[in-house]
Formats: sequence, C-alpha cells, structure tokens
Amino acid sequence: MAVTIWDIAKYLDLSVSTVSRALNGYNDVAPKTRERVFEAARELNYYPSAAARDLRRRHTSRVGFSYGFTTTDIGEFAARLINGAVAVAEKADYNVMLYPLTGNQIEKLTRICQEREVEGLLLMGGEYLTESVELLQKKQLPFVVLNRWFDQSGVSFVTADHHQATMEATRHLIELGHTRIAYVGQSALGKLHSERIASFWQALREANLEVDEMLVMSAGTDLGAGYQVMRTLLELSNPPTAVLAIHDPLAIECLQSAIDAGLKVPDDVAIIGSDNLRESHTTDPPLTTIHPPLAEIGRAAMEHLLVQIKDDTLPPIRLKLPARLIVRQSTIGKR
Amino acid sequence: MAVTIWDIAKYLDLSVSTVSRALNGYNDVAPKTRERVFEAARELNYYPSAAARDLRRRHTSRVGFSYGFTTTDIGEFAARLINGAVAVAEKADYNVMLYPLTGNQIEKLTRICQEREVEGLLLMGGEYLTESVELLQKKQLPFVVLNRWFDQSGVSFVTADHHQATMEATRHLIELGHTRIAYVGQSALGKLHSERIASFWQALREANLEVDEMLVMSAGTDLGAGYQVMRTLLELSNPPTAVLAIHDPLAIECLQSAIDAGLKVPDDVAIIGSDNLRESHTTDPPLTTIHPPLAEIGRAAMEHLLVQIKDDTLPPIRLKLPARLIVRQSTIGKR
DNA sequence: TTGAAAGCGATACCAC
DNA sequence: GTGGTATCGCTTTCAA
Repeated sequence: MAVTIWDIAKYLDLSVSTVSRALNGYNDVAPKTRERVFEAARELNYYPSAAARDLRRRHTSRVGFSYGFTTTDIGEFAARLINGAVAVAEKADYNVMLYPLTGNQIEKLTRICQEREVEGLLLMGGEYLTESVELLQKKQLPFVVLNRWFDQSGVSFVTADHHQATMEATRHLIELGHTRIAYVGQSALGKLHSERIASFWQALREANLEVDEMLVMSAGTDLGAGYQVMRTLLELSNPPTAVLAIHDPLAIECLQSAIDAGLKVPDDVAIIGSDNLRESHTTDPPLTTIHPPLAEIGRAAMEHLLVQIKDDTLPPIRLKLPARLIVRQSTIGKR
Repeated sequence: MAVTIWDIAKYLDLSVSTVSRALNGYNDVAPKTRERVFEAARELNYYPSAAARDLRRRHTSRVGFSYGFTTTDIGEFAARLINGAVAVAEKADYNVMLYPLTGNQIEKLTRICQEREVEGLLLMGGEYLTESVELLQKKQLPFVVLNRWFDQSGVSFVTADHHQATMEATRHLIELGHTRIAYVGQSALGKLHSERIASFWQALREANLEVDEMLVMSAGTDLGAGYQVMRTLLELSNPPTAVLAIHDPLAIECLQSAIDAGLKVPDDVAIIGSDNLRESHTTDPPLTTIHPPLAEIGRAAMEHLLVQIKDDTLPPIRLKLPARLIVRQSTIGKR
C-alpha cells in the first residue's frame, strides 16, 4: 500500500489537515511542525497520490501533445517539436502525454477535453484542424497550434515563417539564374501545401518570371511518389532546371530520380528541400534546405501554453519564427 | 462545469449507482435503462473524470515511457521505439506519458512510482539502469527494459540481438577479406559498449584473426568525435581496412573522415554502422548497417507491459529479437 | 496554530 | 434491477 498523509499524521500525532497544509507550504503552520512533517514525509517516502490531488484541486500537472497528419508516427520533425516542448514542461513540473490522432479525431479530442486528464494541448497537424480548434475553443481547453498559421484571431499558434522561407528559397534559385523552377508539394498536407505554392508563385512574379502551372506537382504520400513526380517533370518537353520540394524526404527522392536519369546536381538541375532533417546533410550532394527552428517552436508553444493555463484571460499568442535557408551543394555545387 | 454522473442521474431520474453500473457494462441493469443511460451520456456529452475514476479504481489507464541516456532528446532511435509502443497502448486504450530522465533519475522514478500516475513503465537507457531496475522491483511497478539484456532473472526486457548482429557484421567484413578491422564505440553507452566489443572480438577469434586492442576506440559524445577517432585510426602505422561503428551517426563521421583523408570507401576502407537510421540510406556510398527492429521492440515491450499490468504473477519476458545486417555500398561497393 | 469535517466525481458493496 | 452510502486520498473552509 502506498503511504498517505494519514500515515504521516498518525506517525507525528497530527491531523491530516495540518500535514497537508505543511506540505503545501501554507504559512499558518508552525515552522517546527512544518520541519517535522517534511522530515517524516522523506522518511516514509511519501509522495501525494496524483489522482487524489488532481480530483480535489480540479486540475492536473499534465499537458498533451497531439499529433498525426499523414501519419501518426513520430519522425524527426515531430521529435524536434516534442523535445523543445518537453524540456519546457519538465522545468515547470508538467508531464507530457502523447495523443496520437487516429480514428475519429474529433471524438478523441472531445474525450480529452471532458476527461480533464490534461490542462492543455499542443496541436500538431491533424486532418480536421479547423474543427479541432473550434472544439477546443468551445470546451475552453487551452491549446496552441504548432506549425500552422491561423487567420482567425483567438487562436494561439507558433509556426515557422514558411512564407518568407519559401520566398527566400525561390529567390535563391532565381539568383542562380534559374527561370524554370518546379514545385513538388504534397496535397495531403492541405493548407500548408497551397500556401507554399502561393509563396512560391509570388516570388516568381516578383522576379517577373513566367508562372507555369505545369511545374507545380503534388506527390502522394507513398514511398517513391517523389521519385515518380521528378521523372515526370524531367520528361517534359521543357523540363525545369530547379526543384523546390515541400520537405526533405521528397527532395531526396527527386535528387535520386535526377541522378538516375543521368543528370548532374546542381549543374543540370538544382534541388531544395525543407526541414533540415539529418538525412539532408548526408546526401550526395548535400541538400540545400529550409531550416525551421522546430525545437524553438516547441519551446515557445509550451511556454505560452503554460502561461495560458495559469491565466486564461491572456491574449492568444501568434508567433512566427524565422526559418533560414541552409545553402548546400545541391544548389551551388562544389566550391 | 463538466458534466458528471449526477447530471445523468438527475436527467433520467435514476441513482448514480445505476448510472455508473450501466456505463461500466455491468449486467445487473435492465437493458432498457442501460440504453437510456448511454443515450443521455451521449446527449449530455458525458465522459468520466479521469482523476475521480483513477482515485476510486486505484489505477489509471496510463503508462510511462522513460528515456534519456547520453541525451534526453528523442531522436529517430527513440522515436521508432515510441511509435511501436504508442500504437499498442492506443489499441488497449492506454495513454503514454513521456518521462525524460534528467536530474536525479532515481528520485524521479521514485516519485513516478509513488504518485501512481502510471501503471507501468517502459525504460529506455538511463544512466542508473541497475539502480532504477532495483527501485522499480521494490516498488512493484511493472516495467520492461528496452534494448538492454539483463542477466538477473525477474527483469523483463525486449532487445535486439546485438551480439548476433555484431558478430554477423564482423563476419561480413572478414568474408570480404578484411583482417584489420577497427571498432569505434562510445564508452558513454556503458554496458552496450563493452558487450559489443566482446562480440566483435569473439567474431575475430572465431576466424582466427589477431585481436588488436589498438583498433578498438571510444568516441566522445560531442559532434565530430567520430571524425577525429577515424583520423587517428587512419594515421596508425598499420591502419585498419574496415571499421565497425556502434551507431550510424558515428559511422557517418568515420565515412566523412575517410573521404576527407582521400580514401575510397569501400575500396580503401569499409564501414558499417548500426540502427539503420534514415541518414544511413543517403550517404555516399550508402552505409551498410545493422537494422534493429525498433518499432517491433516497442510493440512487444508494450504488449508485455500491459499483460503484466493485468496480471503481475506472470513471469517476466526476456525477448531478444533478431537484428539483420543491411548490406549497402559502404562495404561491398557498386555492383 | 491546529483539528474536524465537507467534498472533489467516481465505483462498489449491501440492502431492498 | 435499483438505490443508498461508504470510500478512494487529498485540499480547504470553518471553528476552536
């Protein structure tokens, strides 16, 4: 049996209320008593029952991290967000629960809200983000959306500046003299997909380059989809000389496809990925990529979530952290 | 305010006990009543309070994943374990809490045990594994150790067969004609480190090859340590023609170091890594590596943990899953 | 400064 | 089948 405050009370011949107050740092308990209680607690190896404390206090010391978009597997991308978030939660004595969003996501979120197992939620991806956000707002569960920009006010989010980063990447290619640039996205990524295409086109237009819709492709989520898309692009009568991919794994498939087609990268075709995953370092040539500060995003989001949990009257946070372009040899070649 | 069983009881003019029993699927409640209760629950959007349920039932539906060895950051290695574990927990309606093991690990584990916030623990790494295991046994918290072999009986673990895999990798090199093979480990990995060296030596001895202790190195945990170690090895008067590294990032540093030293891989020096991380696919040449079935390990461990939680009289599981060698061009060159 | 007692929201035992 | 009620372990008034 676990030791309870009753045990301490009996042990010291005190009442449970005094013990509780001592333990919780109230100042209406004699310093000497307080000492004895703490000592007894240590001696008896007492730790409060989470369930009892939570029930009585009507709140927990847990926050949730919900995730799952095209997959509910944690990859390097999600892991970096989680690491940042966990580090901050840890310091504030909060524990993080993992909520993979499989099955009926809305029902799942409803349950999470009503069970009051967590005080707040970090929301990454999820196919029904709009509905999810509405639900959480209605249920008044504090939450911060990760990696998505939200126009409607009242929603907290922390994201990388994808618009700026995509523009920068596109301009980088334009400056290198490319005029036919392809975009390889993934429509399964929803808004992210369309938004980035918009940024891509904007950069082209600002440089007075022709926008060729034939050069915007969407790859499926299955392995090798990017490889096929790249092959299609290269078979065009007027193929692109540069490709911007929505994430590194896709970019790497494009790279492989180009090389297998007998092309030299970046001489024949330049390639840019996104997210600066570890695998982007080791390709041949190393991949130029957009680096979103994911751990930082996770940290900032968790920081704000904890603040919001403590004071729900605070205004929502709308944070867009700069993403930088990491230029490697897949665009500029060997020096 | 959240809706409670009292609300349902009042709404249906029933007692809370009946409502509770209906909800929990007892069969001593009239089918019709049961129907009405479920309908009302759905209508009122009722979900039981996790804290109240946990307190009364004296158990939760949570399990913990504790991690942190040389770092408390989740990388691809840990993520793959987590993904397997979470998938199984999910199906059994268990939620997973993340417990990064920073600071005083033993105290942290003690708290976890006493707070009864989770029913069981998956244990990955941690510097004080022996002490941790002792503690958990004493506290009777079900747990399964990941990725470590435990000699003492009574401890459940699921691991990859590192011994077999290291032997296989070594033999692979021997079959290719290598006689001077180096091992690049990381002493910060503790037992893992020494065990693998033992397996490595055993394979050498079985092939009647000389065991040269000069060829066994330990790299630090800082970035670039592997690079330096490889350089040292290559500067030996009688340098190795093959290197076995304890994990892919280290192997990749060795690879880079060899290439920078003007050597051809695998012609001048062959390299093998471990863990089959994504980055091992994309190096040039692609890295031969040991593939431990990490998701499978996570799954098996969680499956056993849940079983053990239900019935603590069951014998511990001692599972060693085969790891296979994935042969790529860093050892066999282009075909 | 301390103790008695109510109550958080469930579950489960015991009558009826 | 159903209802009353003790109880889980803790926090928090309210009196003393």
